[in-house]
Amino acid sequence: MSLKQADDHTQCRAMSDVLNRVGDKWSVMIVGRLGDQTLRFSEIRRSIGTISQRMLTLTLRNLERDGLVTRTVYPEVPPRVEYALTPLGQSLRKPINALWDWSVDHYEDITAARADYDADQDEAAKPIRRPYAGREAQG
Amino acid sequence: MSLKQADDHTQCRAMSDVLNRVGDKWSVMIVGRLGDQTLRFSEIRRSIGTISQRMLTLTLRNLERDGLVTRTVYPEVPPRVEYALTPLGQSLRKPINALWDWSVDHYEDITAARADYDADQDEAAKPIRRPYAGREAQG
DNA sequence: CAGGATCCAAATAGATACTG
DNA sequence: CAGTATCTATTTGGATCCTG
Repeated sequence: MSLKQADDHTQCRAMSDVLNRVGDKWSVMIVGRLGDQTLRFSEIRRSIGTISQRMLTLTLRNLERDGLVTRTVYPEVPPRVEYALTPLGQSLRKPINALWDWSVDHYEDITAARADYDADQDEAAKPIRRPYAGREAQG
Repeated sequence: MSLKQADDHTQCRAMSDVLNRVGDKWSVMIVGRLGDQTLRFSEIRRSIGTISQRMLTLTLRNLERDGLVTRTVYPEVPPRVEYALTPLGQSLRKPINALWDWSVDHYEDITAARADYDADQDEAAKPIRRPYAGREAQG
């Protein structure tokens, strides 16, 4: 049976499961970097710049486990390992790009909203400052 | 200047910032539950079922800060607080739904890939089992 | 009812050192 | 080069108790 006819609860499981992958810190970036090319471990690492080698390994393993990337080991010295998106990984690029576009289109709205919110918070957090300045000067 | 002409690095900041919100455990679920309705705190909580009141509060605060939901307090006893999506929050539903659809469409592929991967791992982790059974019986 | 405050457990991320 | 192993710091999530 297809999930499309499944109940809401089951669909939610699917969604949150996918979000666990897509929503982690590096997966989307790696999928974006791979695009339709094949890249080596160190190429991915350099193209991202700030990812630790441990996190890159973990993230690639998870993507591989979920069937989104292939990992090809060439038995050479020094070793060479190449990563590429599977067709399934490719198909994820479209909804990810939709989210990417939304981010770019609305990011300024978000930062503006945050600035407003934080300004209000700061205002509310201020010590009460009444227009009265005689008491302690006299005491 | 629009972010659309910004460099890749700046766009990445926007994207990962958005993913930090969208990718957390509850935000997408809340946005989905709100849809185009207005809901009270306890209604959201019940409709999700398993979220703790602390996480619901925190998530709603973050969504409010980012300008995605409005929070309306009615000065009554007992208190009533209503939440609804802003236009910005509404606009997020579309890319989120795209991702939702992808999840539903490909979730079985993912679970199958995981099963394969895990089976291979188990296989590799097994103690070596050669088709040879004479040595220790004779020694 | 809505949510603030606290404490605790678990997941996640980074730095570092080592290896085939 | 492409990892693995280990240790630690930070983040996150949940349980519980308390309040206007």
